[in-house]
Amino acid sequence: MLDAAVDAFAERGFGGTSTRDVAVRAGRSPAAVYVHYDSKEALLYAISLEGHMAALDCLKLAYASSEDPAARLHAMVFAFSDWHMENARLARVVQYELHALSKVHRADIVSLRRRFHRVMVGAVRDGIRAGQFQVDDVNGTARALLSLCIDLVRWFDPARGRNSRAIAQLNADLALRMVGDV
Amino acid sequence: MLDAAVDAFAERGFGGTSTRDVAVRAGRSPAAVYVHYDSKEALLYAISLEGHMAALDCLKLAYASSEDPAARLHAMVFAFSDWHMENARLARVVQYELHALSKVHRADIVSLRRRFHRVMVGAVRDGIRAGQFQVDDVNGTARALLSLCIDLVRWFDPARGRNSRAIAQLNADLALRMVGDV
DNA sequence: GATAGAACTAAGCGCCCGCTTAGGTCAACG
DNA sequence: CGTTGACCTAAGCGGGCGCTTAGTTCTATC
Repeated sequence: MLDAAVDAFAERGFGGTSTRDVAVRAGRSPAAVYVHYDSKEALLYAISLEGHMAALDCLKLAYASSEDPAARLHAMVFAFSDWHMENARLARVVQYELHALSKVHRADIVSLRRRFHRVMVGAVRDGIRAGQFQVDDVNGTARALLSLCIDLVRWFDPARGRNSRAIAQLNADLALRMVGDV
Repeated sequence: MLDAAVDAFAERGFGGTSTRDVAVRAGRSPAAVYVHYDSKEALLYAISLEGHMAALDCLKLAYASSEDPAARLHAMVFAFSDWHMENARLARVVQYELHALSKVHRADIVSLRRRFHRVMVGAVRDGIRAGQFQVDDVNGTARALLSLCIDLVRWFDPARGRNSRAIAQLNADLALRMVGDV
């Protein structure tokens, strides 16, 4: 059911998807959606929450993968880029359908999203402290690094068979340049 | 009418907007939409076409603003970033609602979008030829430079009063680092 | 003042929307 | 074997959807 909804929301957007679409994709009757979720919006929230947790785990894992600031940042941008391509449909829902959540649910998710930023800011500061990075605007640079990864969901299509490893590698290399790695 | 539709589509997405929403925002009756446009999708196409032309003009103008490759790239990323913030609602429709267009209309727009990429690739090649930039993957780097600007529409909110000049300036500075400007 | 044409609306058609209700099916358990 | 409870569906309610039609209002031109 969740999988079916992810596919539908990613393809047509939340507003453009009917609960009947989701049910058909899941091979169930229209009413089956409401056995598991109180509303269409609750279904989106469940997807968004799961997706954000998975993406955050991915980023934190990469942060912990190395002690060297440059290797660490490289790993983070590589992993986060890769995640957005390997989970393209889920990632698209996560990144594009925030506005469709209720106020309460959106506030929950937004507070989760601040953690992405904080982790990335931490990685940049590590490099500055070690004298390896040269960055004036830490917050802005962290935002730009995340942008580089997140924007992949706008155009990357797994079906087109592009080399996702090469793209993630390029993004990671560019990231090191962006922080003035020496 | 176009303005009203831009606002509505940017706020709720194409699928989540009804033609009645648009009409109310324009201060007209629901039928008035169909006096000017054949269908809801035709309305989106008109917006998308106008938006893409404006954005492309902005990028080309910046390209022509200087002969020096570094100054040129800096101007392009600054202008393109600035455009996405100054025209945040239009830009959001331009970047996020491609999938809602009919096949024929989408093909039109996609061919327009390839020009963005070509202009950016040209700017990067200029710098390589002049010995100022050090870039391995020209296409990938051009894509990343555009990503940096385009992803602004995902989170930038004019109402929040952030300093759009400073953000555009940062993006432009980061762009020069990304191409290994020496 | 008469006329043409563009801009607009009131009303509504047929369809699909989110969601509810009442009831059916079936494995697990005493 | 009877009961429970989780899972599911057929049917449908009230309402909003994209879009059409028939007719009105306004403005420019002679």
